[in-house]
Parts: sequence; C-alpha cells; structure tokens
Amino acid sequence: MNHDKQTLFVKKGEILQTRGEINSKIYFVKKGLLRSYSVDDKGKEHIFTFALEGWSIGDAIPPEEPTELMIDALEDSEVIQLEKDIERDAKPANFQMMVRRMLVLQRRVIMMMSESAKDRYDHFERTYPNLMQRIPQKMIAGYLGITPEALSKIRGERARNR
Amino acid sequence: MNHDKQTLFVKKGEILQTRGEINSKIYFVKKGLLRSYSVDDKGKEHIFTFALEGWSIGDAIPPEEPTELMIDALEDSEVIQLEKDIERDAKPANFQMMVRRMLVLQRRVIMMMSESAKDRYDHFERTYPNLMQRIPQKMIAGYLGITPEALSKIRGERARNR
DNA sequence: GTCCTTTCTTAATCTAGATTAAGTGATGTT
DNA sequence: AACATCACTTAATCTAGATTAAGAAAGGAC
Repeated sequence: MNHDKQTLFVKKGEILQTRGEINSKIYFVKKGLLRSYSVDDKGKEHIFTFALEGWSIGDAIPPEEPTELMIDALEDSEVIQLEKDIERDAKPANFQMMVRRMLVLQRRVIMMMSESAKDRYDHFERTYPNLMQRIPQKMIAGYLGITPEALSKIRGERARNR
Repeated sequence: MNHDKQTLFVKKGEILQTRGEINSKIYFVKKGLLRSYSVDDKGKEHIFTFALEGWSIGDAIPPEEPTELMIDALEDSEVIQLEKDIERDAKPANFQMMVRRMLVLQRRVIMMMSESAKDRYDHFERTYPNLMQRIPQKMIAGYLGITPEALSKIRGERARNR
C-alpha cells in the first residue's frame, strides 16, 4: 500500500468526494476552507462540518466502504491528502485530534436536540466568529439545520433589537 | 497515577456522573444498560447515547475539565471503570472503537438534520431493534429529540396502518 | 391486596420554522 | 452594456411537532 502524503490544490467549488464512491482519503487543510455535507431526497444540503486551516476533514466510514458524505472546497484551497489508515495509526497526536472532533460532535448533537434556531445561531457565531465573514449565509443555515429564509428572519429580528 | 481497572455494580437509576463534576472515568458495560444525557433549562432530558453490553460510555470532555453530560443506569448493570487516558492510549483496538463511535455520531447528526420524527423513529427501530423492548418510550423520545406525546402519536398512526 | 407514582395515550390548541412566492441587489459572463 | 445567475430579504400561508390537559394503564412500595 502507498502511504505517500500528497498536496493538492483545489479550486473553489471543486468536489473532492462524492457520496457513494470509495474514498480512503482524508484531507488536512493547509490553506482555505472545505466542507462535508449530505444531500437529502429534496435536494437540500445538510452541512456536517467545515474545515479551516489546521483542521482535517473526511468521512468516518471505513476506507473500503462507500462514502456517505460529499466534500468540496468553499474557497481555493491547499490540502494534504492522507490515507485514513495512516490517520488512524495509533499515535497520540492522532488520538488527540480524534478526541477533539468527538467533543465537537457531542456538543453538536446536544445543541441540535435542545436549542432553538436562534440559540443555535448565537452559538455558531460565538464558536466560529471568523467563519461568519467567509461563508455565504445559506451555508450557515445548512449547518444549523434551518432554511436560509428562517436564518434571514432571525438576523432581521436581531438587527432590529439593537 | 492509578491505572487500575475496577468493576462496579450499579443499580437501576443510579447516577455515575453528574454534569459539572470532574470525572476522568469512562465505563465499559459488561452487563446491563447505561445512558448519557443532558438536561436543558426546562428540565427536559436529551439522551446522547445508550450503551449496551460490550459498548463503553463516557464524556468526550478532557479528563481534567468539568463534564457536560449526566450518566446513569437504566438497568442493574455491571461496568468496568477505566481512566480516560488509558482508553486514549494509542492502541489500535481503542482506535477502532473510537472510529466506530465517530461513525455513529456522524449518522446521528445527519439524521437529526434531514429526517422527520417518524423517519427517525423507523431508523431507530432498525438500528436498535433490541433496545425497543428494554427502555421506556419516553427515553426513545428523548433520544430522537421529540416529546413522548409526539412519539405516542407516531406509534398510534403506525399501528392503525397495518 | 391498596395506594401512589410513573408511563403512555388521546385530543385541543399553539407556534417555530417550512414552504411558496416575489422582489432586490450583487457578481459574473459574453 | 446587457443578461443571467446567485445570494439575500420580506411576507403570506401552512404544518409538524410542542404544549397543555386529562384520563387510562402499569408498576412499585408498603
């Protein structure tokens, strides 16, 4: 098996992974911004994660099984392509990264279950203040699990109250 | 630091972890059934995970920080108490377990974002057929992110259509 | 057994957010 | 410059699921 790390330059909008294909790679972001998402039967995009500089992004599915997520670039980006089984090598640094991602997901699930759309938006703003400027609002809506119209309403109401 | 594994016998209803306390332990379930959950400001319980025989359960928070979840026993259980840092020892078997949990969470987030309450219930039934018999319905509702009343309605409609 | 507490169901009402639709800017392309 | 496409807003209407309330069934405790 080939364990080379390889740097890729991806253009905004370029797709790195399509749902259903076999992809044993994960991507470490050196520069730029990627996202992973799923598309439901009505064509709506549900964003699972964003990955900024220093983060990695991939599908939790085993390397030999069909992927469940789409991955694409939201900005021109530079990524290092790694084999999943390398990332999953039992090294403490890799473990740290994994635990950090678990915590993010734990908080995300709890947030999705217990908070209103407005509270989730406030939460997102606090957690990713730098992202707000870099991504279109419909992507934030896709991450919060609401429609762009609902997000626009929340923003309108909020602007009125200050 | 003491790295002993210790077996605990916990009664149904007994609390193993309370939100806000420091707890560097995770629990491997030898026998019985545990759950982790959060309680919102209105007193509603949102169940994060169930853990049956052979699974482990814990908080993704680092061992020295205050916990974010409650953990208790839904049945009389027998658990092995492990230190988080032991679990996080860079061993391939531990890594496998972690990856499996990540996949469960990935699917959970996508499910919460894209499916209706009815579809989430169907999904739950398929994924955990054995759990349906062992836990009260209000717990299933708490896991699906809906009220017990809504779940009861779904079940009623479903029974009528067959 | 009886009593008490918890679980589950049903139904009426309410509401957050979805859907639909239309209009306004931006941004990009030829 | 003209045209098309995409991002965002606003408003009307609709609906899934929440809330409230009450009763029935099922466990436990004594």
